[in-house]
Amino acid sequence: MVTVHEVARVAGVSAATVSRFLNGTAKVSEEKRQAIESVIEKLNYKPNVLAQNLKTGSSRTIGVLTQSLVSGYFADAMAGIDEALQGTGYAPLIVSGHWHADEEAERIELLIARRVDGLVILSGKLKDAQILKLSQRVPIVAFGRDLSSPRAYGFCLDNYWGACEAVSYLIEQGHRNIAFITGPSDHQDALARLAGYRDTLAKHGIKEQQQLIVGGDFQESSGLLAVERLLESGQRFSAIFCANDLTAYGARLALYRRGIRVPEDISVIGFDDLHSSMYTTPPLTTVRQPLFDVGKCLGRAIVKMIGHEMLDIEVPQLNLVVRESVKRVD
Amino acid sequence: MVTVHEVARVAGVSAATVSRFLNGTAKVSEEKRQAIESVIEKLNYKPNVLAQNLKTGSSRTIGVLTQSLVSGYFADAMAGIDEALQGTGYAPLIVSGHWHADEEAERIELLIARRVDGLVILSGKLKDAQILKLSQRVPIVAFGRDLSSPRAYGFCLDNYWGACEAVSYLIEQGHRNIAFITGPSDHQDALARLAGYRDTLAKHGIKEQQQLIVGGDFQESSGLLAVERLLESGQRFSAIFCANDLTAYGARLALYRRGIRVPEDISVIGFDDLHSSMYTTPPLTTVRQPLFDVGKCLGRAIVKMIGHEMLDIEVPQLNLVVRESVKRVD
DNA sequence: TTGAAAGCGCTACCAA
DNA sequence: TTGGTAGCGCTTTCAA
Repeated sequence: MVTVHEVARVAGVSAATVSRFLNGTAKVSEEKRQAIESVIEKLNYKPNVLAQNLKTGSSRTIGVLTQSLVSGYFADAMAGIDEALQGTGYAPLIVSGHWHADEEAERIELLIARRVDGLVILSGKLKDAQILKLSQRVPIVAFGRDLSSPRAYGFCLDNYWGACEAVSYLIEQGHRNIAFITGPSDHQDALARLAGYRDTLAKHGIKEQQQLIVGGDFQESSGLLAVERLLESGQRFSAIFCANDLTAYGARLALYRRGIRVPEDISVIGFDDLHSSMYTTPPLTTVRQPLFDVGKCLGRAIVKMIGHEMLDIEVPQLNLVVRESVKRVD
Repeated sequence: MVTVHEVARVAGVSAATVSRFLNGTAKVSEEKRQAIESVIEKLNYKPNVLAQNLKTGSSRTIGVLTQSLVSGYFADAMAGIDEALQGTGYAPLIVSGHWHADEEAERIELLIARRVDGLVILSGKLKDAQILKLSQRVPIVAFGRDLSSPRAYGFCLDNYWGACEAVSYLIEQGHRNIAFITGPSDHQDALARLAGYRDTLAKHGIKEQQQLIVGGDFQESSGLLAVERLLESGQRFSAIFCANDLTAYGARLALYRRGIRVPEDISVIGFDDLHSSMYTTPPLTTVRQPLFDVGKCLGRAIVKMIGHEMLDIEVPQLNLVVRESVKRVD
């Protein structure tokens, strides 16, 4: 492996000058610049990032803590982060916490041991206090929590609002008996969606029916189970609001198995707008979470925070995307 | 940040001894061991990985080149790699080439500049020759190509065989007019699946109908379009073999739009077995690609290759998973 | 078993 | 504008 010194020697300059040329730290005379350039070319010299790291104390790496490597939801956000980091000289180091506080903490230690310059945290179970504490060691940008200290910034999407939109839409379409399949009860977003469901019902003077709210865990299987229970309970309902799209997929399958048509017999609405929701049968009406934009936002923010620049975040907004899984009833 | 020297000073030993203790490089007396341990504990000392890297010339990082950060297909493989790397001291550095040879080459340079100890390449458009060349600089394990030099190992799944299975199954179920929606024509796997389709038809004495083979690109939209063309062509067919699951989703939606039932009117079979294929309506019969296992295999292989150990790879096998999108006809 | 010392390849300071 | 030099924090000889 060729080093600065070798380049310097061949080009007849000092290593310091080569370094200066490389980093644009100071002016280098035209003559030497050319000499250096051609030697770098000839020797195919590539600076050793590891040595740069050691010297500068920075790894030019951003740690990204996700909760799942296989979830389309998080994948979108990661793609956004990746895009935002492109061309900044920072590379993302991705680890997964699997929705488990201990594992998250452990992975973050691993990230810090690798001297990441910043951390992006995607949801998870860590307490805000823990994150604040961590932020003393490394600047943090988080999604799914409200934080705004100088070294820890975080934002949420307005899940409550999104749920209100979904339920209002159902009501506008004439639905009165609306079932809700919840997400995990220890999940902030899931709770907000439930609250939105309840409040919107109340706002429209619709009495909430306890039996129409059934537990789920954001996975397809729970949607399937929930609908089966709903159906067996004998409750009447014309629409189901699913806490997320995955749940809606499961719900839809349960309905299909019983020969119940969507949306003719029962309407279904989801939350998230995963890619595949455009191609379900029927295409799913759902509340879109602009995760890719969220990722871009996070990526940009962490770079700015590292550079001690002002964070001018524009938090992306949710919006209802109407497709074909909801029917108007009277 | 506390350093070895500080630990050494407080513990009353030399830095070298601390290092030896940390790495188990040599015997350290019980007495000093305890002293060092307690000081490390007290000072909360964490070795600076960057410095270790510089010294040892290794970054304890594995570069992973994927083609898409949002594809469920690649995500599974990445999760497998992640699992295999767990506890080995190696962390994956993931970059995406977006199915573009130039971008792949560029990202790989970035990975090498960061001194990754090994490279895992997931498909892509790079030529085998390029990969072989690259492998002089860094050991490589690749998926989707057959390579077996000491520093570059690669394997494929038997897509041809998988396609034969799918088509044989359709034929067993009584189908004779089987349409095929292809993948991109410059994609190795897509070609193998097409060949499997053709050969299996031939093997059963079924004449291939040119009009039943329609172009696609592995995306949902192409499946949708393809079915529309198929339908408009007026050709008779009772089953569609889609080059991958995404295509099948699109095809299924096109059928749905026309009020054509699956599988009662037309059977559909896919390839890949993405997670969501279990929850489509009806659940999709498809050829399973065990991508998670592939990822585990790759992760283990690259670590072994770096350690100059024997690679004892057991290449995972495809298999047909029968669900509900194919009906028996007579 | 231990310590001293010499770097790994780079950047940044200081002096010229 | 340039070169010499001193480290960054660690590991690894070499001697003791």
